[in-house]
Amino acid sequence: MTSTAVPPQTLTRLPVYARVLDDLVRRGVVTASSVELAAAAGVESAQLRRDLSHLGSYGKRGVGYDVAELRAQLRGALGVGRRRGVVVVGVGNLGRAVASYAGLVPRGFEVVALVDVDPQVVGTTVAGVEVGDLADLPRLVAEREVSLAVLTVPGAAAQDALDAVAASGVRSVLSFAPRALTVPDGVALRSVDVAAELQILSYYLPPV
Amino acid sequence: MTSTAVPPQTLTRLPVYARVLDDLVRRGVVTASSVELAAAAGVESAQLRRDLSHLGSYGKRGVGYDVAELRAQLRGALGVGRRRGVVVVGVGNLGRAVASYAGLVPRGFEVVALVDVDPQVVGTTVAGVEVGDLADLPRLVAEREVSLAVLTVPGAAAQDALDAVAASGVRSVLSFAPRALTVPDGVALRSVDVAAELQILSYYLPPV
DNA sequence: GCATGTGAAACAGTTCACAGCG
DNA sequence: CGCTGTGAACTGTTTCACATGC
Repeated sequence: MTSTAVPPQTLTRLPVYARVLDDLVRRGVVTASSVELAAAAGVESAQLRRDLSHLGSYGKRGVGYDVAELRAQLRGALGVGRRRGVVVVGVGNLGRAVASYAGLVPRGFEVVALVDVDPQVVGTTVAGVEVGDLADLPRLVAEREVSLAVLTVPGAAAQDALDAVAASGVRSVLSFAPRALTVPDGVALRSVDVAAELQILSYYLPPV
Repeated sequence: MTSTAVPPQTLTRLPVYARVLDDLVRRGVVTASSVELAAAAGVESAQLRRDLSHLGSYGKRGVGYDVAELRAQLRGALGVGRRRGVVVVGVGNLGRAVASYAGLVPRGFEVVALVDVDPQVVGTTVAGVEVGDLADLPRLVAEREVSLAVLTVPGAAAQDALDAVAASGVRSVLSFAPRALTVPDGVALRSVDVAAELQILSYYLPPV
């Protein structure tokens, strides 16, 4: 299949494959079969082949995949290589941790703006970036070419924060707030809820 | 249906429903229909009814669900109410943020132990808890009745950390490390990868 | 009368297994 | 000959639509 839309569940696995290929490149591996790639990624080989087929990707029959070429295709699909400006909204403990997270830079993400509403926090510098006021978001987004937002605000502030980033032109948002959010038109939202993850794990723990 | 195993995808929505019911209780609402609950949770009403049916949950036909009763059932399934001790493995920025995260306590999670390998960090106090050495994990887990672990270690250390927490008796683990991990027998693992989430969002951004 | 709970239908995702190509 | 790419079978999930019972 050629590159029509990638199914959602496949999409969540592409970054995993990309990471595996980064490793292989680092180790000088030139070619890898679907069985080898799948083992490193923790999935079935048939699933990996099916996933890659959605990208219109080409391996060589009898040989496997060219590591460098496949890596390039995945990076292309995920927009790695293009610089992606990120704004962190909400500079509490979690916001600081995200702003300081070293794992973003190698994947092309750069935290170029931080905003908060607390006057005690606005004006301070975190991870080399001065914290701006939430009201300045539209200007910061435009000036610094922000394309993604990370919401690390309290739950009660999350909907307003989402509306604000959407209004300022950001179309991709990752929220850490424990809230169901109404998503403005044209915005892609993903949510991570740490307490919810722990509750899901709790389900498997012995009761009482 | 009565309480057989809850399907995985249903399970991920139960904490959302639990949150919605918390809100309704706070606002003094006594009864709610599947349409109302589903709207607040951001899902379809049929899906919510199907999900709840897996719990063997009982609403009243023609009326809806008793908010307090349904909340109690969900809390029971997710183990809320039972105190859950959590150990945070890796006391960097993210580990500190998790340890200080106020959203855990209302859901019954208590960070009772922190461990790291860095001698500069071991012995310091974070969020009111003294940081222990990774080598002390088995003792800390036993003494403080830890049932869940959160891994906030660098990717390269994640597999060792997972093996260590599993060996110390923890059976439920939430990892923030950007790595595919081999899961020891009997352990439930969930993973959150912030950079991967941003990459998934990047897929939807305009290219080049 | 009205909203639940659930068969049945529709849809989506995964795995099997092999034809076909390098 | 070995491995990809993919039809076909299968498994799981969501949605429909309505009989049932409060």
